[in-house]
Amino acid sequence: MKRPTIADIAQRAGVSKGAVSYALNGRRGVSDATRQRIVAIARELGFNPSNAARALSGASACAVGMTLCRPAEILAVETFFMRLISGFEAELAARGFALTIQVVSTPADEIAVYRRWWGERRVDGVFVTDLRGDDVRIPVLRDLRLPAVVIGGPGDTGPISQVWSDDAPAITEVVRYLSTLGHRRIARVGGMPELLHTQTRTRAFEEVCATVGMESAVSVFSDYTGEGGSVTTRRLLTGDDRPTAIIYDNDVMAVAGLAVAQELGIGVPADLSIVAWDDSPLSSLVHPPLSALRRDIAEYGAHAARQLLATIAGDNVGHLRAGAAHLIPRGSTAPPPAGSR
Amino acid sequence: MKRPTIADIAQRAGVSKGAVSYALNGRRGVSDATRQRIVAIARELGFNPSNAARALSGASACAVGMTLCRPAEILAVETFFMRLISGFEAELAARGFALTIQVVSTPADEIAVYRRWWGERRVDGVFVTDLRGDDVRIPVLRDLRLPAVVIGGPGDTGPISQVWSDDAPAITEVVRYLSTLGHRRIARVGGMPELLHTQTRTRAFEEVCATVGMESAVSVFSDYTGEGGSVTTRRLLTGDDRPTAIIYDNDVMAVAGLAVAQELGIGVPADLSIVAWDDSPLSSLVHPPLSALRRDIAEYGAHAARQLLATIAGDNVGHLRAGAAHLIPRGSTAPPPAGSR
DNA sequence: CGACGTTACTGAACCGGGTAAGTGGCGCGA
DNA sequence: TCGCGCCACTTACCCGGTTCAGTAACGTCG
Repeated sequence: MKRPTIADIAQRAGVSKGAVSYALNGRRGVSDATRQRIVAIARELGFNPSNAARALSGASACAVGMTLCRPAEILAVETFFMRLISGFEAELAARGFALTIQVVSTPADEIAVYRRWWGERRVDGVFVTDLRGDDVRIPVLRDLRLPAVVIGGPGDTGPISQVWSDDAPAITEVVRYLSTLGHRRIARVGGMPELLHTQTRTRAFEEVCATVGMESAVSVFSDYTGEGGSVTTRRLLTGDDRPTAIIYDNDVMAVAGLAVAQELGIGVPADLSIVAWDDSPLSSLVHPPLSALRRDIAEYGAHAARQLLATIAGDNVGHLRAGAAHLIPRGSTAPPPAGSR
Repeated sequence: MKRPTIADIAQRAGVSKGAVSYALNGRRGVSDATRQRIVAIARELGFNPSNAARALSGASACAVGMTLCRPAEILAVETFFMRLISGFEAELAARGFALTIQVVSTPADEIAVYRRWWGERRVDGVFVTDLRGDDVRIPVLRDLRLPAVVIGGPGDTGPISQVWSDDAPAITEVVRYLSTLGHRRIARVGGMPELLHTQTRTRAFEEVCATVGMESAVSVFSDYTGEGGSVTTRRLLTGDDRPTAIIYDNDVMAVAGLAVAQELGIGVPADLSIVAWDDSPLSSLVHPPLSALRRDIAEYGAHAARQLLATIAGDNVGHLRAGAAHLIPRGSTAPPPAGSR
């Protein structure tokens, strides 16, 4: 089956290539009768304009890219990215944009991918995740003038648009909730400390814990993996001055923490309360179901896609603050055991 | 920053465009000295050939596609696809191929996406998952002559290559294992019954259960979601003639099943044994850790990527049978309670 | 010494769209 | 009736690579 080209249509319709191009792109310069005839022939032949040819003459590749900078085993369980991608899709598909993804292992590789994509004109723009302090990717994207949207923040991204949700109110809500239940010694298992949103959460956690007068409030850092969550939790639960509640920065570590508690014979929620950041089906699947911070990640992705498409179109879009996460209390949180109050 | 083109290099080197093309593609027709000069200039300018221009004159778009035909909430927890993608990447990246993905909701949409991609020359080939009996996508791909590799099988895909692992030995291994432990009444919670691999598993399950003389062995079907797994498990555990072991077709349903058992006060593994198909970090995260069927999905993806690249290169590749899954026994399987033997 | 082959290039066509500039023909107003 | 403007096209060139058909220079061998 030969791919129909604009020339095939022109020949069939008895007009020139240019007329076909005008007709199919809804531009003036062809009569309605001719336009309809051309459109009908195009449909009959199942014509789709070659993306390559279009990208070559026009500007747009009609594609955007995202790199995934996580080891494979974390991508396997981290549901965040898949949900983000689901969120992108509706927006992108509606405008005929494709999503190109590439797994990389370091920020340096990520930069190399951006450079290559830009050189190859493979994408019109990129989504950037996992913003770090003083992020080396930002100046590169700016120099390349590659449209980009940073998912996460707030941080210094210069002219590059950010889509972010403020994590501070969410963690404040959780700590106040635990405090009201009577907890006085709580801990938090965070993600990689170099990530900006980890730092935001840590700062907010410390502030609110001081405000409500927690006896002890420690943040320890792990790597978002189940294994990391297990090790860290085991250390917290077997150490002196065991906390009565733990907040985890993702659902995988929270589930791992729950399993460790059960293994150690520590009852959840009787002896230990657990809160997971980023509610996912996983959180409500385990027993007891985990109290979790929910935000609409797909919606977050949809926002980001709209921002990126607008940036590509040349609009000067600002930052966008998406809805904050809020607590969904389930069976993993309760007042601390009597002796601990 | 202007993208350097082959003409820029030609001008700098004082040669023609053609010479640059020959030099950079390692073809005869330029002296070694000239070639080295051209390559040096290209590197200095940070040259990447425009993918669009290349796709337009040559044939290859240097991209392959995959559609994801699952609702967003399942994609969020189904780790299979992310691990498959991780497996693709090493192979694709090494050859400079990009992966384009699109979320669709029906097989009809999926076909439309294939047609569009083909028409737009956006991809050189596609990965096809979730093979069904008498699959409508197969004839379309054949008519379009769009290179494809089916991930899964075995089924009738005509000339289209399949990468598959035989599920029959795996389920046989599990049933024999449970039988040896003393189980006589087992159940299986399958995935969507229209999927070919679900049918394969069902047939093999029935056969081996008959062979080892199970008293009762029922397959019920669900939808891979946690919710589906919960509902189905609750029905199995509260009905007459409760099974002493359940095999789940994915990890999400297995974890959901475990939570239902715990909620009902049915001890795992004391009163109920659970086996999950597709081991994932999730399986070992919960308590007790789940006995699971492991296969190397990333490796599976790598195989598929190699097959697809070979198909695109014009090689006539046959089907490829990847390694079968095998059982990793963990804490969720044990002999049935005494009264049930 | 001249025919021939090889090497190292050049020039131009080509892929398939987009688009600026040009061209008839027609209607309309002065 | 002439001139102007507009409509509905056509022509031609552009994008940035690839590739094929030349071609000049050089070596080789009978």
